[in-house]
Amino acid sequence: MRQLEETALSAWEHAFESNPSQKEKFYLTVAYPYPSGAMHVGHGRTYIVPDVIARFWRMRGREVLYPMAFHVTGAPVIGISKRIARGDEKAIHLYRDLYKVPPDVLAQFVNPLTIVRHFSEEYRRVMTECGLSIDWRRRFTTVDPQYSKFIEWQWKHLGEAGRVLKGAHPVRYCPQCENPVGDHDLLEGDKAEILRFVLIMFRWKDAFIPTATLRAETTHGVTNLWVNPSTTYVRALVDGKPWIISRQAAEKLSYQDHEVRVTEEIPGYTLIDQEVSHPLCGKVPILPAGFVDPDMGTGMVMSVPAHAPFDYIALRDLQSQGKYQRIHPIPLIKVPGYGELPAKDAVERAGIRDQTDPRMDALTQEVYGAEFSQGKLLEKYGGETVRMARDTVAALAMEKYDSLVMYEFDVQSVVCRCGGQVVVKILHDQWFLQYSDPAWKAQVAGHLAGMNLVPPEVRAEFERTIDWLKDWACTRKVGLGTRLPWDPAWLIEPLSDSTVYMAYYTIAHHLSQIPPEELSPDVFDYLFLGKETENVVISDKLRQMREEFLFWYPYDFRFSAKDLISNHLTFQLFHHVAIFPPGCLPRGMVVFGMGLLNGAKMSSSKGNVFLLEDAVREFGADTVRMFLVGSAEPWQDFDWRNELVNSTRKQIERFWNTVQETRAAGMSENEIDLWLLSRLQTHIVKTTEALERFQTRQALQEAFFAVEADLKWYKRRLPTGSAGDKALKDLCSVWIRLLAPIIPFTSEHLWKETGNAGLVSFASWPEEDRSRINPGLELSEELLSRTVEDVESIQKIIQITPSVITICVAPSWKREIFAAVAGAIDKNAVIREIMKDDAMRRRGKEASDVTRQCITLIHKFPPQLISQYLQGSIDELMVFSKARDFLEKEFAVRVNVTDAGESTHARARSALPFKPAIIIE
RNA sequence: GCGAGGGUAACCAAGUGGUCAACGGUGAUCGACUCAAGAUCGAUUCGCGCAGGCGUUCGCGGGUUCAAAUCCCUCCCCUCGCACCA
Repeated sequence: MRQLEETALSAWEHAFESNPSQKEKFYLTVAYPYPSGAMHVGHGRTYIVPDVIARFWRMRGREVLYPMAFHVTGAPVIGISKRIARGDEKAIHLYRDLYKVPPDVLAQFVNPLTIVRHFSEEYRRVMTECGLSIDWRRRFTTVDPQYSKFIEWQWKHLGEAGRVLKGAHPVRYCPQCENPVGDHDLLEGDKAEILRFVLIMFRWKDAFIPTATLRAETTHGVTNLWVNPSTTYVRALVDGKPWIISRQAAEKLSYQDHEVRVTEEIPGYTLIDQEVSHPLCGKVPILPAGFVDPDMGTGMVMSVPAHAPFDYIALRDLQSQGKYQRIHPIPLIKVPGYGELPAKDAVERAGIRDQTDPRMDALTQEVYGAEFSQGKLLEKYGGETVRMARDTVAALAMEKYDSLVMYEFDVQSVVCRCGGQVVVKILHDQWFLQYSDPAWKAQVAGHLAGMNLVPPEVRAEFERTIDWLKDWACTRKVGLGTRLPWDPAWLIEPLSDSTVYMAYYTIAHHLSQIPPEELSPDVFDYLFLGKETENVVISDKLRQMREEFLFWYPYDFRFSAKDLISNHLTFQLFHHVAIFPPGCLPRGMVVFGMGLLNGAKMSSSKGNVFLLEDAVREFGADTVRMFLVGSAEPWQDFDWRNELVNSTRKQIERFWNTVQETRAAGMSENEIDLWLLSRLQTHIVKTTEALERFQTRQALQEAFFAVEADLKWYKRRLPTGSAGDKALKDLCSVWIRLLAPIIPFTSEHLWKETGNAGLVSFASWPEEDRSRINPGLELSEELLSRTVEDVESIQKIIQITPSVITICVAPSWKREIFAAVAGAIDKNAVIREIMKDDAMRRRGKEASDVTRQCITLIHKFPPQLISQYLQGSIDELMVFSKARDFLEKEFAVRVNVTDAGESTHARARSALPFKPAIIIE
């Protein structure tokens, strides 16, 4: 097998380098990999499915371009190399034991570039081993200087078009690493969201006591503040003004654009019973509460007992001890289903005893949810819906009452991989791609409407993503990448530098030969947009590149896994419409499902992976390919299980053996040969249609299993001792080609072995030969096989050793009824119609019984079969008579064939069209 | 929570009103071949049945229809995404 693979690989070495030609083009691309680790079988499918499609269209005579490159920009490898450098057990285990990186290479991984170089080489090697028909001349990495020039050109356009804006932005930030942190950098709190709180500024003496709230509109109903008496608060000068807040809050605020200077400590208990004031609620006292967390918000809480269950119950607890009797909840929101004091209702309905009840969180959600979705402020507070009042009051407070915004996580603890506590930091001078721009969105949506999406169900998700996208922070301080042309302190973020590179592929092999300093934006303007300026001398070389770009672009299909819909796949549409003219916009996308390994999600970090290279070594490239494209359609999730893969290998072996056996086939052509070839035409059509629709699994069902099933029947029908005839040889030529896109190694070998010149990879795709389709013959065989099945099932039940089997075909009058029933629209009225006929009426009950039986029968048959039966006027008696030898061989008993009308046996009466009576005795 | 997709026999999976007890594949069981194992071939694989049939199934429950896995409603469960990250 290795031998066979190597022979094919050397024959293919430069075969798939494609250049513009007279042929129609087909350009497909896949999201390029980020080579930070070894390829597993999930990656394998991502690249093998497009390869099957590429090979298919190549055989259909298209000039196919399937390029590949490597995405090495971004931060992950930097973290990886740091972890390896510091001797992190987990990282070293992953790379040394799972990815099998040799020790000397691993030692060099302290340099991040070495990691991506190592794995991109490995990717290329393994991809080649899998038989991917990639044009490797076009390969590049995203840190190549020429590519950086391309990115600079792209961003120059985005910048000039006003798509890139500067702004401030809250991010998760690790003070220890001095860096923003993404989900994968977190030890704890990986789903933490940043919430935008409004600080309500209460006055206390000369200072502010700010409370953080998501519900600014409830300020009207504040009856008191809560302070934790056992916490030590601080007095701090925040932007020059004195605030009383928790120590943690002071620290947090310092990351959020505030200058904070702590001046003294204030024990919480000293604040109790102090009086504070706010214009919206007047003077209120400070009360003690143990539930106040100094690490949440400012460490100070405003209390709205009418609408917040926590506040209500905390107040009730205090009052039950006889304290603060003068405080009463102040209602301000009206909600259907609740009384004046929703918090009170909810607490009492749930029978809550005190504030330690575990149901309090759910209760809070319930009340907040109801108020947000259905609540309205009382008339004296403006009468607005809560949904709107929230923003109105917040705006008012910020404008007039000194309120500010404070960002905070929605979970308690967020911890960086380095162990540091993560905070919210406001980043300044951050650049944003303005995906929120409605005009830009509309442009993308408009283009999407005309795109070919596979499977069609993903359209809704794309539409929603376009709608939902907000501005995207597109620059970074850390990582590999290209610098922003007009602000070189920033690097272009790695998703943003991978949006129009499909255009780069079309001329990548030329670009790599040009010194990067010559690749000015003006040059790219000419190459990609056809814009000529005096700054560029249009050489023949440039002219040729321009033509090559125009030949290939736009791409026909982009392939990627479905988790990229909400970013990459949609981003690249935004960038295309922003930069390229209508004639160069993407035509289609194919979205993949995810991969499972033995039923569990594949994940490198959890060690649940099967390396692609190991799979190829163990099972052979063709087996891996056939399994990956055949076990599910591309957009469905697939599950890699060794036992199933093993049986795939056996299937390929069976194919191989069958082709070998045909060498013994004769040259004559019998009816069953004609049948086999007739059937084959349908399989050709169905395989072709399936591949046109990217249904690799369906294609395999037709091209492999359906053909195999025919062969089974064919061999059964051959006379004893026959090894088959000419049809087998014709079939093999077609069969090898139908399977070539899926199992190219085996096919390449067999193609040569069966005496064909040239590579099967470039052989012409089989086309259906209508003249070979013989519906009458197919119908006869169908009748025969159905009857054989019936005989077998009867034999199984009755368990006697028969001495003779008689097949009685239905008499002509029953066929008339059958035809009448089949032609009738109203199957219930047909019985009356039939009985109008004198000859039928004379048959009496038998005729009406037969009619009823025909109705049932017709419902059971495929409609196609019925229409063919009606047109073909098949001679059943003849079919069975001709097949008598076969039937006698099958059942090893004498077989009689007769017209049921001529039999006196009681069972003969049950004969129906296409369902002869069978008498076994 | 929100958005998108999905739940079919031991497993994977086809099937969107009568072709459906439900294609195909896998696994399992039996049989043939073999000294044996493997491979290969044949049969069976919801229940019942000594005549090709009948009964009950397609996440749960309800409804529409002569007829529902397929259409409608309630609920339950799974997968993906929810952003600065590949």
